Amino acid sequence: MAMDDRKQRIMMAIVSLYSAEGEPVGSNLLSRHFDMAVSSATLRNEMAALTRLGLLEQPHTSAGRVPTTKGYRYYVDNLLGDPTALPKTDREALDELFQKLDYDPEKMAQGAAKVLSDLLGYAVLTTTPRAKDISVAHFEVVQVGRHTAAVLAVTAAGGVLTRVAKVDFELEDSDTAAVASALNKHLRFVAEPDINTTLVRTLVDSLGAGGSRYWPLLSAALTLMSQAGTPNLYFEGMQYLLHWPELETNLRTLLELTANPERVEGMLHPRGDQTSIMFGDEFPEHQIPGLCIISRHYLAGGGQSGIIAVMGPARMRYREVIPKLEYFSTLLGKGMSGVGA
Amino acid sequence: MAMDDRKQRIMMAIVSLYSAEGEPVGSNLLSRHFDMAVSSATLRNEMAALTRLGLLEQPHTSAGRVPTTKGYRYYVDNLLGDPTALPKTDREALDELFQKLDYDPEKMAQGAAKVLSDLLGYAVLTTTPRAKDISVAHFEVVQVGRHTAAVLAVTAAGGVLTRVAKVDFELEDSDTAAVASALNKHLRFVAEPDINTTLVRTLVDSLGAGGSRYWPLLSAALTLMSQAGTPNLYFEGMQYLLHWPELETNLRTLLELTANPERVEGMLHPRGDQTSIMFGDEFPEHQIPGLCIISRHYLAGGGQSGIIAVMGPARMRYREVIPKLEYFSTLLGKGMSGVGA
DNA sequence: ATTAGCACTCACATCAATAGAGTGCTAAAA
DNA sequence: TTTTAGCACTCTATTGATGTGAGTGCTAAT
Repeated sequence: MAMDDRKQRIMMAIVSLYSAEGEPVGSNLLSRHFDMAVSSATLRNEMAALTRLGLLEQPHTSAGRVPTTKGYRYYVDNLLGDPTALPKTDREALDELFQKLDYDPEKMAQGAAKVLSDLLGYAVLTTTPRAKDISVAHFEVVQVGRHTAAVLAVTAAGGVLTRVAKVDFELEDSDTAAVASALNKHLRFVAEPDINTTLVRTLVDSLGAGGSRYWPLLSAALTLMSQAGTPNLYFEGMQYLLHWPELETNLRTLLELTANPERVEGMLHPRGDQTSIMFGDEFPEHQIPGLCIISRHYLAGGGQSGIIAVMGPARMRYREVIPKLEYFSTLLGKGMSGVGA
Repeated sequence: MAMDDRKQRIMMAIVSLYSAEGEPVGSNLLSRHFDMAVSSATLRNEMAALTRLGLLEQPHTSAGRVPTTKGYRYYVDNLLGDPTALPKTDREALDELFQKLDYDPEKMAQGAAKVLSDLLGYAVLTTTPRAKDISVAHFEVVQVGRHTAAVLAVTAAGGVLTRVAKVDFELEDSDTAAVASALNKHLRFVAEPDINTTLVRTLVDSLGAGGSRYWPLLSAALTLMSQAGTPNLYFEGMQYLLHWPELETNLRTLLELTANPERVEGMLHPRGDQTSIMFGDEFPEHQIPGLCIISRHYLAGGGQSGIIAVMGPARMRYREVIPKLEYFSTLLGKGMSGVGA
């Protein structure tokens, strides 16, 4: 039994109606609200066939049909078609929202998540662009207090990470200068996995006899390097997930995910330049039925890339969300490349 | 009708039982679970009196009693007594948790919120210490890309704020040095309200004829100054608020509060060195019945102070939360003073 | 291949009856 | 005067019976 043209049209109609109403779609509603040129009895037969195919299911015997995850999967893979180009007015609106964001990659990523989530009415997740191999392009050491100094790392993407450390003696300008120069000499453009005890020893030794006094500052620099290789994750607009009753049951799981953003990141695997659509029960762990995550990479120049993702119910406004997400991801990419250029 | 000793004991027992069980307390349960040396009939009379006083209420006629907000208010103001000193083991546990936090004030504040919320099982909110009058102690300008530079502001509390800005020409070392020195000359220790057009003009002019070329960097510095005067707010452990059914109704409001943290800050007015306890329907706006917010200032040296607050149900484990909150706030204060010292 | 018709299933709302928890009041006891 | 036993009363929550309606699958006619 194949998916002939009519079955496809019916499938689309059911997804669309269920998205709009949020209630199981029966054969009558379907034939009324949607001119199928066939009777409700025929629709019933077709719907029974789609149920046998595993694309639809019934909450209970006397209820209408609801798309299964497999049904949504079929819908987004085969029926959704290519995303339409965004109309000029929408592009301009997004451009304007984007203009207001900060230049700094961290703040830009967070601001983008907030802005996009408010625009779409779904939760949005972003990560800052990182590359595992090249991380810190430049170090700087700035005295903050008598015994404390901030170590700054400028990432290849143009972001600035800071960490404050405290030493046991009174700092002078020559100290910070020495540390900064040592850091830039030995750790600039060093990939994180290449850090080993030999390198660290060389670093400490290069500061002369009293080199170990500076250890807190050096250690801060090493921490920053690992931070520079680990993307930060921002999650905004969670309150929008409350709108949908089908997510309410798993709200707790969702909130706990927010608290451990690393886990969320592990669940997202968009490939290359593609927009990936995943459903909540397609994940090996943390199955959250009814959830849909649309994610993609944005390219931030210098081979670095970050993730931007929309989280909402499976019955999402795909036709609106996907083009906007894609356009926004190009904006983000451009914005961040511009900073590092 | 005054609050004699027995009424007070009954009030305490009811708050305690209701906290533990989460269900209205009846006269039988009360006399059984709590040796009152009086019969349930006497308790009924007393409970009726407490109801007339507005300290208790009944969800419905045939239910037990539940403390009203006024009742909780009376409890925390008159019956809770001074917080007991924290046992040594608890202090050490908190010390250890605190040790692991970052030195940077922003990260310390956020980490403290997370750690404390996981410890207590309630949501925790922190702000970074700020003072309106003195804000930025030192500026630094670091080149990030060919056309971009990061402006750093070291706050009086020892925090580091950064902002990246882009100019129209290729930057050289002399540029960043000139801008940094101008910023430090004119904006160091300037209070935010004292910034006016005259000051800004002086700043631009001090950079010579082409001073306006640097405007994006100067503007970034001004933005940082306002940022340095505005505390950042961190809100962690929201998932814990789901445990309590009485908050579930207002979950939406709560989540929206998180999205606009400024509002939350407006709701907190702890005075001086006191621990303030406020209930959800004591706020003029955003009434959230059943909510309790325990907040206090922590003093971070240099006259700067931040807020740390615990949010949970009105039936909170006050005797545990308050000492831990207070101890943690002294830790935070010390930790942040140490940085700036 | 399609469709009208129909018996069937099942969730949901309504209603009545019941049990149980807790109260307030009265009158007796301390 | 204060406390307490006793009791009628109120109201919620639960249970079970009943009816309604939406939606289905199947059969037979088109």
